[in-house]
Amino acid sequence: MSRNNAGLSTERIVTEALHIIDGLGLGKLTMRRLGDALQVEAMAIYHHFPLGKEQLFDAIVEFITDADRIRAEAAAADADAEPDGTEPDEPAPDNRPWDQRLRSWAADYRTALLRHSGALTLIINRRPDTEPALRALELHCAAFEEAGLRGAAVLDAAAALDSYVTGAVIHQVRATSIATPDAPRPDGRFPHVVALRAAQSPDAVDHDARFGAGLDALLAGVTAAPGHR
Amino acid sequence: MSRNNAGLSTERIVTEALHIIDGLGLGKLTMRRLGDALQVEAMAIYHHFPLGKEQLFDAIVEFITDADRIRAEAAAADADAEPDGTEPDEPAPDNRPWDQRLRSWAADYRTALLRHSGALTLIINRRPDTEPALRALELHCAAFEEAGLRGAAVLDAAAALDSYVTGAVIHQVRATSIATPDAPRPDGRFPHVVALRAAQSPDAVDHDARFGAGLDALLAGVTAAPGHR
DNA sequence: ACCTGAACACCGTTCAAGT
DNA sequence: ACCTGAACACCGTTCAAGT
Repeated sequence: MSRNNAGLSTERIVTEALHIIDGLGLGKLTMRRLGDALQVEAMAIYHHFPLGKEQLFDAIVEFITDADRIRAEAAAADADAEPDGTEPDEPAPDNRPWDQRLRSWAADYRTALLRHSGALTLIINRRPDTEPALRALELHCAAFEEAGLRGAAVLDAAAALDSYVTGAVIHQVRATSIATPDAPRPDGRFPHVVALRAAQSPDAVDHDARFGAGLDALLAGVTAAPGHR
Repeated sequence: MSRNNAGLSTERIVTEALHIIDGLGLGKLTMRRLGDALQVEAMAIYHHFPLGKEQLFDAIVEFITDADRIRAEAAAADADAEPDGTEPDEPAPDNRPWDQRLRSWAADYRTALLRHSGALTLIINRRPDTEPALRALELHCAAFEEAGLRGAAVLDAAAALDSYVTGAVIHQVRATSIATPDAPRPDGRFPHVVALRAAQSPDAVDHDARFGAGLDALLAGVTAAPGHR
C-alpha cells in the first residue's frame, strides 16, 4: 500500500476532530493528535485546511450547527425500515403554526450544542453570514412575521430567540459542570438563594423543563409587544 | 535596585492580562508576553497563580464580572468633586421596583462583557458558585419574588435572564465582527431576510435598543406566566 | 517570600521533497 | 494532487537556584 492517498477528506477530519473534542476536550485537540487519530502525518491536514486550525474550527462549528444534517440523520434513524437507495427527498415544507416551528428549531439547535458542549467556546465565534446561520434566520423571520411582527421587530425577535437559546445552553453547561471544591457555599448573605435551593437542589433541576419555560416566556413576550419599538 | 520584589500582585497581573486581551486578543495572551508587560520573568506569575494559566483565566472572569467594582468605579467617577479620603460607604440598598433593579443589573453586566469582548470565550466557563455570581443570583431571586413568582419559577426566571443577557452579548459581538469576504450574500433562498435587510441594514442596527426590547419582552413573559410550571 | 534562568515537553506552521 | 519529514519559532510548566 502506498503512503499517499490516505483517503483524507474534510468531513473525515471534522468528524475525528469532534470525536477528540467530545472525548478529551477542546484543549486536547492538536494537529498532531488529530493526525494520529486519522493515521496520517499532522501536516497532511493542511492540504484540506490551508488556513490552518482556525479554518478547521470554522468547519467544526458549521458541522455542529448544520440543521439539515441533523434533521436528515434523525429522519434516517426513523425510516430505517425503508432501505431503498433513493436520495433523501427535498425536505417537505413545515406547515405547522409559527410557534411550533420555532420550538422545534430551538429544541434541535439546543440538542446539537449540548451534544458537543466541549466546542461551545468555538460556537461563540460563529459567523452570522454562514449558510446554516442564514437558513435559521430565514426560518425565524418567516415565523415571526406569521406571528404578526413587522419591520425591525422581526429581526429583534430573531436576535432575542438566538440569544436565549445560546445563553441557555451556556447556563446549563455551567450549572452541570463539576463544582470547584473551594467554592463558597451560599450563606446568610444570600437568603433568597438559600431558601430556594432548600426547596430545589441545584442537582435536581430539570433543565429541559426550565428551557421550555423560558422559551415560552420569551416567545409570548416578543409577540405580545407592539409591532414597532 | 534589586531584581526581587518587583511589586507584582494578583490585581496588577489581571489588569495587565486584560489589557493584552483587549488590545491583541485572547490568543496573544502568553505567560511570556504577560511577563514582559509586567517587566518581570514569565515564571514569576506562577508565584501568584500556582495553578497556572487556568487559574489566571478564572481571576480575569471574576474581575470582569465583579459588579461591585464596576459600580464603585462608576460612583467614583460621579463623585470626583468630593475628594475626601473616606472609604466608599456600604452600598446603599436599592429601593427601586424589581424591574428597574433587574434592568440596571442587565445594563451593567452587558456593558462589562462588551467592554472586554475578547474575553467572552472565558466567560462561558464562568463558575456559577463564585461570589459575584451568587450575588447576582441573589439580586435576581429577590426581584422575581417581588414580582410575584414563587418556587422553581423564580430560579427559572433568573436562569432565563442570565441566559438572555449572555446570549445577547454573544449575538452582538458576532454581528459586529468583521465580515468574511467569501460569506454568501443572502439571495432568493432567504426572501424574508433579504426584504428585512433592505429596510434595515445590518450595520445600522441599534444594538442598545434591540437589547432593551428583548429584555422587556423576556421580563414581561416570565412574570406574566403562572407561578408554577 | 519573591523572583530568575535554564530546561523539558510540547505546540502551530512553513517548506522542500517525495510519489 | 496528496502526503511526508525535518525544521523553526514559539508555547506552558517544572525545578533548582538565587536574594
